[in-house]
Amino acid sequence: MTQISASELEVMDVLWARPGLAASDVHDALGDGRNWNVRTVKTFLSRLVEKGALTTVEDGRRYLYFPAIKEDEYKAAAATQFIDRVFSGRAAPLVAHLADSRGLTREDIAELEKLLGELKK
Amino acid sequence: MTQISASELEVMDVLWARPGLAASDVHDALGDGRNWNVRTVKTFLSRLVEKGALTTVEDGRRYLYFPAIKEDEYKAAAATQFIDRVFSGRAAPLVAHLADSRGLTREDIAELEKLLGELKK
DNA sequence: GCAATATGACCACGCTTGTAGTCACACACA
DNA sequence: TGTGTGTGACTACAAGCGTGGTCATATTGC
Repeated sequence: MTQISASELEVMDVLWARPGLAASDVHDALGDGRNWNVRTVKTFLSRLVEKGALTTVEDGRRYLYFPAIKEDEYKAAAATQFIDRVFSGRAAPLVAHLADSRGLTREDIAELEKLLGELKK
Repeated sequence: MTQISASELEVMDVLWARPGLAASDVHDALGDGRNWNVRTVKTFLSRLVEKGALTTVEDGRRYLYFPAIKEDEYKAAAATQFIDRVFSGRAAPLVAHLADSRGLTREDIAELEKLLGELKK
């Protein structure tokens, strides 16, 4: 599976949240902040279809786009890959770094503790 | 600061571990697995210098390469950026995903618990 | 019915990345 | 003293990415 770029991932996020949108809807949903031209969004959509990350269903003379890969699976794989690349596969140092750089809020810490509690079982 | 690519990061890792190597030493250190031509390694070194990630010290008619950015700082920033990109800035889901995909060993879990204990103070 | 508009298909273009090749020169060994 | 070898500087080149233009056509609003 070819890589999904950062921009393409933003498009995937929209469609994971609301599958079955048409190109212009995706464009609208991205709206604020991302000032992409509709055509730019369409390019991303086409490339994602080529890459097998989206499938299309014809709807008159336009397409509706649906994720072809599961969000959870993709993100789990991305996380593993990132950790392999940057932290030699060790997850703990990553969390330590996040803590350092204020990436972790008090709620995050609580959530992580709960998670770890469950994992131990 | 321009992005450091995955390949370039491998070169940085070598020099973070042993600063002050010459190009051919870096090539040797990468050795196994990475079957890069020396010239390829030199390209990465030059690009990293351009990008401000390495500095050089002349040593006769060759250069010795030194990291110009700190490993910890770079990796913390990379982690934050990755989480922003993929997990909308929330760290806890990342750890959950790692757990799912067996990215966490029993030792990782223990280490993380210790870490969280310290963080709470 | 015709003009503005939306849509997908295809094209463009500069930048980055992975992967080296070429060149000119300095040193080392025979 | 001549030849191979290592070095940095510069060059190459295809694929991927960000960004959007063009074109032909279908649709919709007047």
